[in-house]
Amino acid sequence: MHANPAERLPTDSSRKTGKKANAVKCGCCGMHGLCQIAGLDAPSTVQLDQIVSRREKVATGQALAAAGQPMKELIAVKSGAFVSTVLLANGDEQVVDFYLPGELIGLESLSGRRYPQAIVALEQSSICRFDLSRLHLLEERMVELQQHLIDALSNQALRDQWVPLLMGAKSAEQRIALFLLGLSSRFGEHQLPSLDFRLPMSRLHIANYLGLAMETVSRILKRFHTQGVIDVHARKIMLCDVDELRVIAGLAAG
Amino acid sequence: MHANPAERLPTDSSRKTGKKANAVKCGCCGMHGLCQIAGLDAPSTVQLDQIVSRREKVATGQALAAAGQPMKELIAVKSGAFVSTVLLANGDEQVVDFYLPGELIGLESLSGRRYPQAIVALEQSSICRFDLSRLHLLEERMVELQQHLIDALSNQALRDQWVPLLMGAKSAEQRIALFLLGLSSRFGEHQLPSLDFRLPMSRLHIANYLGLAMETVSRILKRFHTQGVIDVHARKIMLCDVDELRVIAGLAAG
DNA sequence: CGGGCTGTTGAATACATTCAAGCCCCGTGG
DNA sequence: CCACGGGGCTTGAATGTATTCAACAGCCCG
Repeated sequence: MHANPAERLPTDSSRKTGKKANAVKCGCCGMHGLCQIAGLDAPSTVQLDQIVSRREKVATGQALAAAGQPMKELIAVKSGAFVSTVLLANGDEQVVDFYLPGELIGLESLSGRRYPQAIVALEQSSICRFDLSRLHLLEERMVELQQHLIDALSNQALRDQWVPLLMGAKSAEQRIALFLLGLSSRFGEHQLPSLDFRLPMSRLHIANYLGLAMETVSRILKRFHTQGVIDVHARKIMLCDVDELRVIAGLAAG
Repeated sequence: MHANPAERLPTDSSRKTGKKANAVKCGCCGMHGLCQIAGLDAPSTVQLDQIVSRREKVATGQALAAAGQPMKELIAVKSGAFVSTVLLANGDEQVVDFYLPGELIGLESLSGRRYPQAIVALEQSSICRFDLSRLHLLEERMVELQQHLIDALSNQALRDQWVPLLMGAKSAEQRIALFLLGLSSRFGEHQLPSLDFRLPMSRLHIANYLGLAMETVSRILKRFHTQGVIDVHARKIMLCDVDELRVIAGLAAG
């Protein structure tokens, strides 16, 4: 095949970090379609680098965007993970979403307005940026480009339909089971190991996201472990009995 | 201005039903942009009715789509309301989303795949259908059409960011406050009364959606009422003290 | 007027939270 | 190399909140 432009010059970081776990190939990245158009099919007068950035390194805790700032670029997570939060009245932060490798950040800002949320790297990560303000350089392929954006947005809408399920869960067990299955499914969508992975986020993040106490998350993970449903050591998780997990989650077989 | 094609021939239903509360004008409808292109700017060879259906009446309890069926049309709610649910393993249904006047149904199915959910009218409603399979008839305006779709999807993604906030809420009070504010905001977005409206859904629907017991919803609504924050009689709701509601919800002032 | 559905109210129970203490892992510095 | 310290995580008992179960009230519609 052919390499994505953003892949041609791998950053030194790939050598430095001994374990480059959970990095998606370009072919599995949510931005792949857009990159193909920008990289392969664009008129030769267009410099690729004008539109798609190289794979960039982002340090743990570093923010991608300050809260509320308009974002004029689409960001693809290549490795690592991000969390987005909003600030509540009491000063606490509410976790709103997680972004895993292969997923896109900034889709909801295509309409112009932007929700005031901060997006921060949960671990050493790398990203590619797609400059939306220079989309006009590709206007000859605009219909295809838009179709890719529509697909990406639509896919995200589909993925977001897990969330109301989570909200409707009446027990903490059900919530956590659903959360784990959701993570697994999202990893799998981008060809990453879906049964044996590392949680990119802390128990506190999970608890905050799910509306539970951190202690509850801890207790229930342990309960699942002793029941043999999962195998958990610190942030390493293995889903041993997905079917049982689905039962706990209240999902129909599938 | 000019009337949307779907508005030119109001259905008899508009006369029959004495109270046609909560009907959105076409100008306030999420499908307005698409209709404009289809209705006004399309080449004269295109029959409008080939793409946009007239305002259709839907009876309470009637399903728009069976669960899991692919939907090849976009539906705009003109009046009334809909609920979408998924079937859980134990046979219960989980409420996933509500659709209010002016909002679009089916955006997430643009990517082809479709989540197995049933969409049912909560009350006497009316809708317009936009036939996506005939989009090619408008190919001359494809870029604009797609831009409208992108905007609609993006707006929905923005709106869906309320949901994780709801999920993160730790008390039932906070959840219900957020739920009411969310409803209010969504009514307001389409120029419907946002402080004094009728709940389209039952307490059971609300409870199911929020992951609470129906009794809890009932109790807390009453609590808000006696506190003077809201005024509730059956399904009629008036938000008396939005600021206080925002405080209860834990939202920053805004 | 009766029946069924939706919503309310009251006590007992179950569940998650809270608070507090302690553990474990890992990086830092002596 | 080991001691120290801090953050993330676990564990335990007491509290509080939401659920459950059951009975009843209100209302719409036939």
